[in-house]
Amino acid sequence: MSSCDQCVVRNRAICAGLDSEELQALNRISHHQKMRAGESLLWEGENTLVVANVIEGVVKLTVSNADGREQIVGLMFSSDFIGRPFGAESPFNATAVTDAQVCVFHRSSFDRFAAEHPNLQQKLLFRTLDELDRTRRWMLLLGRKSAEGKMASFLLEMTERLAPNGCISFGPADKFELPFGRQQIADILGLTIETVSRQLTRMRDDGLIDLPSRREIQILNRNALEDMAA
Amino acid sequence: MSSCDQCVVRNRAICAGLDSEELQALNRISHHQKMRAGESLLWEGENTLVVANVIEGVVKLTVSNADGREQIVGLMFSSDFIGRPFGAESPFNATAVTDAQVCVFHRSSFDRFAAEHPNLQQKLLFRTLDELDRTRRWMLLLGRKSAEGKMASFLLEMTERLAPNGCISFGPADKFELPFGRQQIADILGLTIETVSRQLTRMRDDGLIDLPSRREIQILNRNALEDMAA
DNA sequence: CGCGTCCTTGACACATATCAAGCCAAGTGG
DNA sequence: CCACTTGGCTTGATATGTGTCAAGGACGCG
Repeated sequence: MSSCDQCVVRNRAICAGLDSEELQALNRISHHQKMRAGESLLWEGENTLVVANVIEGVVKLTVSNADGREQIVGLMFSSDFIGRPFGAESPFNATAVTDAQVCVFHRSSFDRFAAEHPNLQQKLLFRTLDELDRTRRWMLLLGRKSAEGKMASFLLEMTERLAPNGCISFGPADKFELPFGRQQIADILGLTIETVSRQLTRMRDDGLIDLPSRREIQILNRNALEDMAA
Repeated sequence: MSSCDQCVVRNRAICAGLDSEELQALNRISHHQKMRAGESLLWEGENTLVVANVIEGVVKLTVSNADGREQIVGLMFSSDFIGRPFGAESPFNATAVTDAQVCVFHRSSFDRFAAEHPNLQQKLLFRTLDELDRTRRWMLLLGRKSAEGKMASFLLEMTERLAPNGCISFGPADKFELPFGRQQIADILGLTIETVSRQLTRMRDDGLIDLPSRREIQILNRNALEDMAA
């Protein structure tokens, strides 16, 4: 049984700033859960039974077309909040991209708890507003950028979100390991796997990046990438 | 000087459900304002000085690329809430698409008021969650649908959001007047104006819709459109 | 070593952008 | 009342970026 006191995301997740009494109450309705890469926590259109904090690993939120094509609509990292409180039907799938660990709450209990704790509700509001901002910036990318611009934007965003050990404070890292395969990058950018592959190799040939292995990226010319991202 | 009591969106906007004391306090920090089509209320990257409720008309939220291409990231109708509370920098432009009337709050006053009224904050949270859902569904459209699918989805969404007199309860209307020109439809769907025009004329030639005038749309075969929207 | 999975590369097709003209409706001024 | 202008829309010809289909290569794992 895990206690919130020892939780590694204690000071960054929505739990931050709650007093110890509130924290105990939250602790009672939560439990930690491991997820293997590929496992899902929520399904599009199904009843949302749980909400959760990501403790470790990466979780993707996706929606699908009738013909099975998938679009990733959100990426959740350590300390991010997953799920749709105050609404029965989940608008997306939530699936682990890497092995992951999450802190799960029954939704109805969580909703009740949140309704009674304005403090927590405010944190939830701030997070939702931030997520909405990020999502809208992504719309510009999907609607108006070329494949090249999409790739460049993606790489730059990853340098920020994947700083070593999930710690933001070190600033962007020029070398990092992607938690995604090529197909998932394609699903994030609204491209095909082939286009993603071609863009990456072209960037390598042009000396903008290096690809030490399938999953590793090294930024060699950040300025040029920023120009491409436009 | 307008009073909240007589406001037409009184029961649908975030003000709904506030007690009369709260309403009076809100009334003191708000004022109604007319906007001509094309006028802006917020500018991307600038300080957010105000937030607002839309009373009448349509307001678009946009972000722009370095090269000036524009993407519409949100459409706000009667009773919708505009602006970014709790954050200094506006992530988008807010511009009237039609002549419009809005109920404006100074942001700092509004933030303070909201922080002290969990009731209002909860309404804000619900709205933000709904808007995030809508935005994510739009990402699927931008990333994974063809021009044809985008147009069909757009028309269907408009039949819902533009029911006569802004009243949702009558259900979708098969005939409606668009508040947008062709270029703005293109900016919503991530297409060019020519592609929008061609898709519309093709739908007309195929008997799916009628175009009595530039701004009017009549749905003739809703099922076929739903299939195209996939 | 062999198998499977993921990735890369190539040839080609096709949807959509781009460039360019012309059309239509509404407004303006003679 | 009729030319003339104007702005938004449509239509056509062509270019191009990205998707599609197909094959081959690299890496990891039993």
